Amino acid sequence: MCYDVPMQERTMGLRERKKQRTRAELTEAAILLFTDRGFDATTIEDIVGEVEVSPRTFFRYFDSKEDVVIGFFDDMGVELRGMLAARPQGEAPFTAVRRALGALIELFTSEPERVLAAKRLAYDTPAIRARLLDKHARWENGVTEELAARLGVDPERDPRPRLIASVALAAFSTAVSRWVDSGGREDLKALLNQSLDAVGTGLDRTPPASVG
Amino acid sequence: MCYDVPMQERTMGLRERKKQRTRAELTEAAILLFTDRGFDATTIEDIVGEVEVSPRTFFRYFDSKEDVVIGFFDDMGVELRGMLAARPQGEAPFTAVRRALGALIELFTSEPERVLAAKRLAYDTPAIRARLLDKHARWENGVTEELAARLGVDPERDPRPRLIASVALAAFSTAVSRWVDSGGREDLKALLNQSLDAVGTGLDRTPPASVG
DNA sequence: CCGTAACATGGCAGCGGTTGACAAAAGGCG
DNA sequence: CGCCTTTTGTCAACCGCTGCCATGTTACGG
Repeated sequence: MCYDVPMQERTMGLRERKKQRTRAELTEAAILLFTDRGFDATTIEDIVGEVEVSPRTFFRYFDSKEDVVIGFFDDMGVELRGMLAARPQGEAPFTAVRRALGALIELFTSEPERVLAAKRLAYDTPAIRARLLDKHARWENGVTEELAARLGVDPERDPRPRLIASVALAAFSTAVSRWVDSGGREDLKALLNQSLDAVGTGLDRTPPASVG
Repeated sequence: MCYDVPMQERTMGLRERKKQRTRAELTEAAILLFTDRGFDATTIEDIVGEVEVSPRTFFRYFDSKEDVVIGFFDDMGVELRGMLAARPQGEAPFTAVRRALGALIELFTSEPERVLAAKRLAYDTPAIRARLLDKHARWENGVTEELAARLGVDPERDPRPRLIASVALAAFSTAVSRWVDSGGREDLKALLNQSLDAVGTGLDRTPPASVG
């Protein structure tokens, strides 16, 4: 985690500004090196060499080498859950999740470069992929709990919350995959709607999707 | 990986037998220690100490510390894909996957202790959980490709194969989670059917599942 | 302006996982 | 028994990561 909330106060002291700068420089250098010569082939020394900072300092900013890449996705889980909690009570659960996913879409598309770089790294780096999947699983747990609360059931005994959560996120995942494959050119929101529609109406009844 | 297919020939020489024995002893010792004192608190030296083997040898049998736990799940991916390929062409895709998942069920329930131990370790060990999720993702890719072939479409352009795969596996996952939570006592096949039914017919229409 | 407290950094030493290289032992076989 | 192949042990090294302590830098009250 390395909780370093930027403290959006004005008059943010020199100290704070310096820290943010270092962190930004480290991330940039790291991602550059990673995408250039590969994650595994890049050592911590390589990274800190670019920023002229000690290796020890690197680990004061990031819990691990992977964190540089995936730290970006940290807040999204709470964001998603928050959005879900904000949906009106009467809404059908799957629909509520669908609406909540809109928030994630916005976060993804607000910094496409960042997301695309991370996903691309995930593609051929097991360590990154694993971390991302784990994050994804956490989101699912959050959504599951929220849905359980909303339905007033125990998520350990009633399968529906987890089921809805995992299916909705699977649809999300699928949409994002396709978005990444398109290099970020296609409309993520449209892709997501397409996936969710297919899932929401029963899979063997999925109409031939118009894709081409 | 560390492909060590046991070579089911009879007259398997002493050499081969010894290897299998060492491997078995290592896995047993490792899992015991892991579940006892925790994965991170267990060092490679601890493990090899029990079996009286050098640390170097450990890494000749397993690619990593995690592999001792998850190596067991290695073949399941190909198994699943094979089962799917064997389904008749006319079958609706989601239904075909459902049938194929039966094979996994059998593997899971054939050695429940092993699976339960692995899942329990995954629960509180990020490293293991990550590896398992990655394996799961690979299964999904396999199913996706197979479905795409079966539908005669390009999985990069048509979302349906991936969607069906991820949703079906999400249902599988949910069922397994519940099975693990029950300590392996509930009927995994029934749980799976329940999940798949709910998913196959559209989620907001899911009837209040009878659980209690 | 200064002194001090609070905090950020650097350096170091160390642990543990992982790998390569080479030499020693042990099984397979004539 | 000897030779060949495979497996094992030893050793050295790299790298990610952490704790500890010293040093430097910023914040702040007098």
